[in-house]
Amino acid sequence: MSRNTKEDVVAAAGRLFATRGYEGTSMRDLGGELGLLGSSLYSHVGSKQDLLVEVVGRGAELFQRSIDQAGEVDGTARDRLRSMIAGHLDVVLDHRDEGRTFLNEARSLDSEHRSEILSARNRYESAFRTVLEEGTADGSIMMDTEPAIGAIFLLSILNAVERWYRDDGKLSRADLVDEVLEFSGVL
Amino acid sequence: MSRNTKEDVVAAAGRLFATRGYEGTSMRDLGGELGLLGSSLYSHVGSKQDLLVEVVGRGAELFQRSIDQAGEVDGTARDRLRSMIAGHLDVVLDHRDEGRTFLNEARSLDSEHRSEILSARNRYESAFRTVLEEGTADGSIMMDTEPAIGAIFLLSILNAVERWYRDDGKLSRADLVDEVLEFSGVL
DNA sequence: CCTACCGATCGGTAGG
DNA sequence: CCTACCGATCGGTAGG
Repeated sequence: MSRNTKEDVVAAAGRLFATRGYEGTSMRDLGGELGLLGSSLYSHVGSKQDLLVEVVGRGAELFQRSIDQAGEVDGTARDRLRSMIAGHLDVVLDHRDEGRTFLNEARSLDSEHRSEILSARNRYESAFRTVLEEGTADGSIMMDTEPAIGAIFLLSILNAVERWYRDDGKLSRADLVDEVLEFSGVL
Repeated sequence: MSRNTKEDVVAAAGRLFATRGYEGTSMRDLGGELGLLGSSLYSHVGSKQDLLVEVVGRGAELFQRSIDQAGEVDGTARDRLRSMIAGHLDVVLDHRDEGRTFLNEARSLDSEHRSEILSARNRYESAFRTVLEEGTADGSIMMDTEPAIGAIFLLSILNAVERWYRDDGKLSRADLVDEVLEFSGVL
């Protein structure tokens, strides 16, 4: 049993924030998770709010990186959309704690960070909207729904995946991507 | 300024639970919302948890009633699906507080009520799955996604509607129902 | 519905 | 990372 690092603290915070919520997690809970007292956490972090900022920020960064990578995919808009969907699923399934905290606990952020996160979410959504527009233009995507609504519907599906999908089930992630594309009329 | 009724208390609780979360709402907050002290609430309600049970229970009842009504619609499975979607949107948009609390705050329920609510949600989802199966059988619904996944995708979209849809926008509710049906390949 | 509380718990600090 | 705290706030009760 060596000492905990700040990494350990942030990871445990993500776990608790994701499962019990920010308000439902006390610093003593978090300390208990790491085998130390609540007050000992303050040698790693300035405040509980700082921890939330850190966890949500990591979520934001993961989504951002995912979409940046998808943007570099060459091919049709449909290829990029597929890559965006696969990337989103990977973030949400491989980084459940940060993803869930990013998606669900933003309301507990101070107003400054909260509006940053809302902007990040808007930019992310607009990237989906844009790729749907491009797909309509280059003929690679035939969606009967307009891009603004289609982007919202897609993200609604993708954000909820974490709640029901299990990697050890019958459906592989690659198949899940296809199911999403097929459902939304792209495939 | 007459006295508050229990109705007022439950309604205000729904408002606060939906916006700040159960853990983020104190009995003093709730009292303040009604112009009285936190301790005064205990003449209307036994505990804070009772209030959550009440609000979530109302959400459950609204969804249940909606799906029961849709089940009585005669016509094809597609007609019933349309009615289920429209009903869901009405619940989620006309009773935002109860709907959001039902969907988001179940984790704060004691385990007994929580498992009741999870069962109710499963039954609700299976009603969607069933209508998709019937629609495939009677030929009124052509969905390329299998019913189990289609039901999840549909509900993911419908549950998220409350987060972005405004009644005073360009899109009417009836059009929204069509958009959902079209997106999912039913129309 | 208020007054006047209760013990428990909260986020956080000082000092080591 | 612990000891030993701090003031504030929590859900809730007794009695009117």
